[in-house]
This record gives sequence, structure tokens and C-alpha cells, in this order.
Amino acid sequence: MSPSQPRDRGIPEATVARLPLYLRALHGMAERGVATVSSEDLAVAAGVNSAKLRKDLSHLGSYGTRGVGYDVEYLVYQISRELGLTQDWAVAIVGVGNLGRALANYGGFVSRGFRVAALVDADPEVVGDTIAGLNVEHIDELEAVIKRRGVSIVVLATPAAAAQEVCDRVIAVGVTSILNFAPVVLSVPDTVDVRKVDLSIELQILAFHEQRKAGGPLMAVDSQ
Amino acid sequence: MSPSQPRDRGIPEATVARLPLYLRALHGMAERGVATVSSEDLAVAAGVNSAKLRKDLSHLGSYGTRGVGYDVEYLVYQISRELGLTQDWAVAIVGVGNLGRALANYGGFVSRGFRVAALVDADPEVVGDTIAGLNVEHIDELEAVIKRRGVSIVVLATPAAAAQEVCDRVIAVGVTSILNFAPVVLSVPDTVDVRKVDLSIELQILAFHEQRKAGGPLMAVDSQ
DNA sequence: GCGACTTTGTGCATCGGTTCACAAAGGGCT
DNA sequence: AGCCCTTTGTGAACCGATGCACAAAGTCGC
Repeated sequence: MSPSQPRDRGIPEATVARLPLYLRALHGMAERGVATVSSEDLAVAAGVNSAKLRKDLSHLGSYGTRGVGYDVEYLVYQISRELGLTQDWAVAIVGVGNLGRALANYGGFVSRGFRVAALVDADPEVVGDTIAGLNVEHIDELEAVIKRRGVSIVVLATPAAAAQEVCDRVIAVGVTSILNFAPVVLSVPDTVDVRKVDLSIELQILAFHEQRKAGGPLMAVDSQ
Repeated sequence: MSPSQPRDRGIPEATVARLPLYLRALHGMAERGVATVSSEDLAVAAGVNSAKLRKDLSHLGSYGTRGVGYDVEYLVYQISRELGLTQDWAVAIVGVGNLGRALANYGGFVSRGFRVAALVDADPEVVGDTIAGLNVEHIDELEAVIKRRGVSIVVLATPAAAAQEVCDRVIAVGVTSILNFAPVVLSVPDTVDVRKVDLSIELQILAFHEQRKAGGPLMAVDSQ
């Protein structure tokens, strides 16, 4: 780390959101034995503009070689490190309904640095079941489980009505990163990061554009 | 439609993405019997800034009353109409693994204008099963099913390797809106809208910020 | 019917992000 | 060793989105 290290402790949010994309493309290339890649090729693989890709990478440091491109392995390492994937993150999933179950079994979680360390639910019917090799624990044990397993990221897959309460409780025991699948706006202190995934919102956005294409509500057909 | 109708056939993308949020907050208020709401209150409920909310709504038209606020029912109707939720959208889910199953059973889909009209999978083991009241059809029937059921939005919940092929096939029969859960960058003509939901990317973004809080990679411990 | 009060709708400054376009840097061929 | 070719890294213009702050518009009480 002696040579170039302009790692600006301020990487733009938009860049952070794309790094995982680059990482995935790079993993694919590494598996296919590609040693070196140009910004142009990597940009195509990740579905972005090459200038944007270069600017994104330049925020991490100067890891390319002019006239050649980027060393795939090295770049994988640098991005992984920047994203914090060189360490192991323990994730708890709260709410083991259909979605929670799907998440527990989702391979993509485990794949890169994340480990589902606990499943928690309120329904006595499912508490005690084994899902994806894990015992489902009771919601009363929430705080204890989080501490015991060193959980630092919580995935909320509860019904909407329960989300805020669970959220408050995990924050109270020190969790500061939450991935929320419940269709509610969580209120949290601003030291806590919440990311939200909302299936129904995504569909609504698609419907909006689809409607536009088909011709709007009180619109005559209008090819544009 | 005689009075105010400045509905600018160009609503900013950022606004479109927030309309579903407002709609949800408004539905909650309607259920609680609230008749009228100010931009300030609605903004709080949706978790945004009130000036932003007013500007967003102003893109749809001038539906508020100064000194009073917005009529909840009326605004629900206007936003629904703008998003195209006053019509019924038939959705097909391709890939009935854990995730596809969870999506099929997800209440939020049906709730507002969307109807899961078909389930399709390649695995003979699940073809013929009934999930969420629907028969799972074979992938060979994909095109036929889409046409027969009038599907206009396709949800891809297949393994990554199958996603592009399914995508090409549904586009070939006229689908122009796709919600992709597979961790791949789909390549599509630009007449087609793709929205992507990627669980693993969301986690990686959280990990990045979590790492920052805990003290960066080559940083000493720093409590905050 | 009038004045005080409330709340919308928007002009304007600002900001973050995207894209272009090119100079600087490095590799490889002769 | 020197030249040419490729590709990076970034300055600068541009674009869309955000948020402030206020005038215009309308309600409600008297």
C-alpha cells in the first residue's frame, strides 16, 4: 500500500452501488481465466458506460495500467476489500414466512462474505423448525441471539405491522445495518443504514412505463 | 378534465419512483378515515421532504387546495391512474424455486392492480404442482401461456444461467416490462424496460457502510 | 365581506452524478 | 532505444434532482 493510495474516504453513493456489479462481472471473468480486462470490456459486462466505470474505479485508487487495462484478480481483491467483503458478516433474518424462507435458502447470500447466522420468528408453529440447516428461534430471543451470534446486519422479512418494533429492538442492541423487505417506511436514527427492497413498488414503476407505451389513460394512441 | 390538466407527459423518473410510496401512505390514511392531508404530513408519512413531495405532485397536475391540503381519496385516484393501477396487470412468474414461490404467495402483488396470472418452470418435478392456487406450467409453453393469459409483465426468478434465454423469448412474444431477480445483466432492446432487484447487491452496499462505521480496512478502531 | 392565517405551487440556487474528450502513461514492436 | 498504439485517469461542461424560500391562492372566523 505504499504506491498509490488516494482512497478518498468519500466514495460517492452511486459508485458504491455499482461496485458489486463490477465485482460480479470480474468474478465471472476470473472463473473463465481472463487475466486482464479493459475498462471498455468490463463496462460492457457490467452494463455501464466505460467512462463511468473508470471514474468509479479511480475513487478506489489507481489500479489500472495504461495501455493494458486492469488485472482481474487484483481488482477483485481491491473492490472486495473496499466493500468490506474480506471479512465475514453474520446476518439474521427476522420473519420466516415465504420470503424469509426463500432468503434463507438463497445461495447469493452465502456466496460472498455473508453468512445467515440466525432465523427468528414469532409464530410458535415455525419456531424450532430447521430451515436451511438453521434452527428457527423465538422472537423473544431476538436480542440474545443477535449478541450471541455477533450479528451485524438484520434482514427484515416480517409483516409490515411488526417491522418497526423489530427494527427498534435490533437497533437497541447495536445493529446499524438493516435490509427491509416490509412495505413500511422505518423510522430510525440517522446512525443506522436502512436499505429497502419493495417488490410492489418495482412493479408499479414498470406498470407506469408499460402504460405509457400502450398509450396513456385518456390519451389517444401516440407513438412516443 | 376541463379544469387543470398540466400533466406534462414527462414525469421525472425520480418522481415516478416515489409515487408508489405516496400511494401507500395515502391508502393507510384513507383506511384510518383521514379525509384531507397537508404536504407536510404526507411527506412525513412517506419519509421525504415536503417540498419534494409538492414538486412531485405538481407534475401530475394541480390537485391540492391552498390553505387546506390534498383530498386523500382524490389523490389516491390520481396517482393510481397516473401509475396505471386503475387497470389490471397480468404478471407471469418464471422460475418457481424458493423465491418464485415466495413471490407467488406475496400479498403485495395482488393488492394493487397486479394479478399473478401464470407460473412457469423448467423442472418436471414442479411442473403440474399447484402453488398459490395456480398450476405450474412447463417452460416449453412459455410463449403460449403469455399470449393466452395476456401477460404484459414478466418476473424472472430463474437461475442466473437461464435468465437471458427466458428474457429473449418473452421479448420475442411482445413483453416489454421485466422485473429481474436473477443476478445477471440482461441485454435487451431499449424498447424494453428492465428493473432489477438484487439481494446480494443490497447486502454488499450495507456491508460497505457498516465497515466504514466500524473503522475502515486499514484504519484503527474508531468508535463512530 | 374582509383580514389573518394556512398551505400550495414554483423560481432559483445548488449539488451530485454523468458524459465527453483528451493529455499523460505505459507496453510492445522494430 | 525510440516510436506508435492502446488505454487509463480526469478536467470540464452538462444534466437532472433537491431544497429553500416566497408569492399566489384559498379557507375560516368574525
